[in-house]
Order: sequence, then C-alpha cells, then structure tokens
Amino acid sequence: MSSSSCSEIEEKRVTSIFHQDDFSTQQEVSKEDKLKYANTEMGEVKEENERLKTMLSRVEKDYNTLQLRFFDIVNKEVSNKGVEESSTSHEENDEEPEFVSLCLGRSPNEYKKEAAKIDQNSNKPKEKEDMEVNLSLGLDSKYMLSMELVSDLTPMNSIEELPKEVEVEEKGTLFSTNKSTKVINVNDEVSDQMPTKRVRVSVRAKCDTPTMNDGCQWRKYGQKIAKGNPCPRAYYRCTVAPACPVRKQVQRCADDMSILITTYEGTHNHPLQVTASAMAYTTSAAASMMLSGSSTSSSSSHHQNLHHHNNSTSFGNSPTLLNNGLNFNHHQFEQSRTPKQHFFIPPNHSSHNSLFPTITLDLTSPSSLSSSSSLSSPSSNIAPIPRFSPNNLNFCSTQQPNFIPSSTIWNNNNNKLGLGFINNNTIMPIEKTQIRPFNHFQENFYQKCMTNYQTPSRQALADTISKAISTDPSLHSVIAAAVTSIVGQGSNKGVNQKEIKENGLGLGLKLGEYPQLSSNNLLNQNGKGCLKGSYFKRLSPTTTSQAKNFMLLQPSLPFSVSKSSASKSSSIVNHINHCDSNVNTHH
DNA sequence: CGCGTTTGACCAGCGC
DNA sequence: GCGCTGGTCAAACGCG
Repeated sequence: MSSSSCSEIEEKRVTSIFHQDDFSTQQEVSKEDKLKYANTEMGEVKEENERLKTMLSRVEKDYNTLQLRFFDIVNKEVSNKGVEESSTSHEENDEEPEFVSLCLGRSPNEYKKEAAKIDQNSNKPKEKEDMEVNLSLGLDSKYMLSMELVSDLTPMNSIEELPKEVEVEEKGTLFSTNKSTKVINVNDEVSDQMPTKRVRVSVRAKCDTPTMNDGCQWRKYGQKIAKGNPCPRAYYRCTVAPACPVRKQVQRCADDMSILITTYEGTHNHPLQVTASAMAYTTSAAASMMLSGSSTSSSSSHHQNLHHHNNSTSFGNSPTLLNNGLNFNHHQFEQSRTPKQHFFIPPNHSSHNSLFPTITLDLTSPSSLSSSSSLSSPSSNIAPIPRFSPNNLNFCSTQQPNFIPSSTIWNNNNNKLGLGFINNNTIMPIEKTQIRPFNHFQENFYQKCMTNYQTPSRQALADTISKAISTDPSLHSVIAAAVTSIVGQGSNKGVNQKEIKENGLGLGLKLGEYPQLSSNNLLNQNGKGCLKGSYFKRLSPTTTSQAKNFMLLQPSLPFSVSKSSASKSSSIVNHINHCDSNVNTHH
C-alpha cells in the first residue's frame, strides 16, 4: 500500500468522523479530548524519558570521568614508583587501582602497621592479605563511591598520625609504604594544611538494645563513665578480623536514653557483610562530608568551604545535594553553644575532642518535620529542605526476631526513624555545620543494602525514579555515586547473597548470633546502669551536676512512631533494586 | 574450658 | 606539676 493511499484512507476516516450525527459528534468530541490528553501525557512521558536519558548519559559520563581520573592518578603513581621499585611492583600496582582505601579516621599507615602485624602473625598468602587490607570501609566493592569521596576522605586520614615514611612521598598522591594500601590524595593544599585529626562518625538512633546491629561483630573492651553523661560509654572493637582497627563507642544519650549514640572510628581492613557495608557506606560518606568540609580550613571560612570544595563531588558538598536526607551535625570544634540547638554532643566533648572531629548522623528526628523552614534561613547557607516521605531507617538490633517484619530487619516498625532533619531553630554556627548530603537515592541505597535484593517492581521503579529525577535535578551526581557503589556491589552480589544465607545476615538475620545481642537484658551493657542507677553512685558530684546541666541543654527530640511506612520503604527499595539491575546491565 | 564481659588500673593529652 | 578526662589494658569473672 502506497503512502498516498494510506493518507487518503486516514482522511476519509477523519472526514467520516466529522460527518456523523450530533450524538456521535459529541462522543467524538470527548474522544478527541481523550486523545489530546493522551497526546499530552505522551509528550510528558517523552520529555521525562529524555530527561532520564540525559541523566543516564551524565551518570555514565561522570563515572567514566572519575574512572579516568582515578586511573590517571594511579598511573602517575605507578610511574613515579617505578623509578624506585622493581618491575614486579609494577605488576602489582597494575592490578591495584581497583582497590582504594576509604579511610575513616585512621591513617592508612595504621593499616600498614596492622598489615605488618598480620604479616608477622600469619602465613596468609600475600595476595589475600592485600585484599583484606585494601578492602576498607564498606561496600565490598572494587569501586569506591567516587574519586572525590576517596580523595576528600583521605587527606585528613592520611596525615593524621602520619609516620615519617610518608613525608618523603610525593605530594598529590599518598601511598602507604605497604604497597597494598593505596590512598589517593588529590588535594595538595589540603594535605599540607591538614591538622593531625581523626574522624569519627557518630550515629544517633533510637534503639532499645545495647548496641545497634550494624552488621559487624564487636568485642567490648572497656567501659567508662564519661563526663557530661550519666550513662556509661562502652568501647568496642571490631572482631570480624583479628587486626581490624575499627573501634566504636556506644553510649546512651543523656537526654533521651532511648537514643543510642554509636561513634565509629577507623576503617575495616576486611571484607564487610552487606549489612555492615551499609553502615560503613554511611559513615564513610559522613566522614567524607566532614573531611571535605573541614579539610581546607579550621577558620571561619569553614562553612563556605564545605560547599565550595568541589561541586562535582558525589556526596554532599554541592549545595544542591544538601537538600534532602540525612543530616550530619558537624561538630569538629567545641560543642553546642546554643541551648536551642538539637545538636548531639558527642561522647567525648572534652578538650580532646578537637583532635577527633566528629560528624553526627542523626537518625532520630522525624524527617518531614518543621525544620525545613527554619533551615531555609538565608544565613544558614543551606537550601530549604523539600519534604519527603520519611523512611524507616532503623539500626536497632532486636532480640526478638519475632517482631522483625519478614521483609527486612531494617524496616523494623518499632521505630520510625526520620531521615535527617534536625529540629534546629537557630542558625548554624560556622563550626557546627549541618550537612544534608543524602537524598532519596542515597537513602534508598541504604535500604537496598539492608534488604537482600528484593524482587524489583518495574512499575515502582519507573514511578520513583521519574519522580525523584523530576523533582531533584541534582540527583545526577548522587546517582553517579550510587551507581558506582551499586556496580561495585553488583560484582559481589552473588557472594553477598551467599554470605547472607550462610551467615544469617540480611533478611533472616539471626540476631542472637551476635555476641552483643545475646543477652536477655536489653540494657545489659552500656544501658543497664542508666536505668538501674547503679552507676550513678559512682559518679562524682561534679559529674552529676555537669550531667544535669548538660541535660538542660538538651531538649528532647520528638519521635514519631509509625507502623505504616514499611510499604513505602519496600517500595523505595524496589526502585533501587531495579536501578541496580539496570545499572549492571548497562555496565 | 573457651570466650566474652566487667572493672579497676594505667597511660597520654590537655588545661590550669 | 597537678588534676581531669578519655581511652586502653588486662586480670577477674561469668556464662554456655
């Protein structure tokens, strides 16, 4: 059939439509409306499709750019090292670029030391050893979140406790003398100016159990009454690997004992479980936030630097990325001066604290609450926060598996932990910068990590992705980071799922297997004294009075308890999962 | 008996 | 130098 005859037929059809009687004309008018509506919808969908395509290409571009930069730096280093080292080390280096140390508060040289310990104490094949040392903080991933994240993260960590060997190393790139631990430092100035600091990431979450279940195994090695908090602080070290340098401190909030404050320090030198990866991901991101913000200055320009550091960074530094999600209270310096603020004063708020900048991840505040308006203050330098549905993000472990929804322990409905908004009625002081680097996508990534890859729903994916993208154009760089992470995870997916099955992590997590959860007493460790008051008698009068004062400064955080958000969360998870599959396909 | 927790002692850093 | 505080160690203890 020729095209002309075809158009004739169509014309006739249209003509016949318009020449029907009045009744049918009315019908046709409504049909026409429908057609118009459908056409409009189609147009919108097309536009959205275009936006998605653009997004995807951007993500791809970002990814490639980052990868190129990464290999560029690595190659530089290899060529520099090549002068000094034999060709065998070249071979090693050639295979190493995939491993980047994502440090959280400790120098890579510590890992060198740890690795040396391992070296002495075991007869592991070197290759395996390298793997363990290299696999730092989270994701079990060959690819890290982004080059920016890594580079942002490293300066402080690289410098702190900097052994002399490193001083001879070239500026711009830091290598631990242990060849296996490779840390890239892109920012020369930063490294030059870096004070000797560790970074700590403090997670505040409502939790009834002694510790949060973050996927790692911990051994308690100490307990102290810290000044300013009647609740004892418990010290744990990671026991997943013998020489893992990661420590955590667990302490109840003096103000609200249902809030558990977990402070992480150090970087795991071993592969992490999926659940542990999620926490590591968050803490490392938070640490990167902190480092990128504080790295360039300890002066009053700190806040600005936080935003100016690098707009292409995958996390947090771009103001556009600060809109949604988790909030990080950055209290590198002296703690809260304004009683109105809902700042968490970290466990260590003595003079020592300046040596350990701490970033707080507040998972206790209901998300879509009132804070957005207060935070939109021009002088706060933080964009107004769009409201979005709160997700359940619960790090609480529970000893009552029966209460765990079958979908995921992280969707535990006992607590509805809003993501990120702080009840802050005052303008943020420069020293205490509030960062909201995460948005929907990253939160969802979190959920994804927690949920053992639920079967994705394509419809749900389409809905959420399009919504997220259309409402937040800034997502592209975030997605870039998430994609990078997901791709990395994807590579280990099979293993992780296997581990999940074998080790009881993820869906069917056998909580009782974790030593810190094995007790029947919910507060048997750091929490019991809080309620029984047994340790109060041990407090000096000074401490007690200080604690009282402290409490006066700490208004209670409101909590919302909901049992309806599980479906939302699972829906969100589906989107991520779907994205995951798409991304894997793409790459 | 092995493993993890508890708890007092000890050490280091900091401010006065 | 002294006292305060945070952090760690290690012996004692408890539990399975």
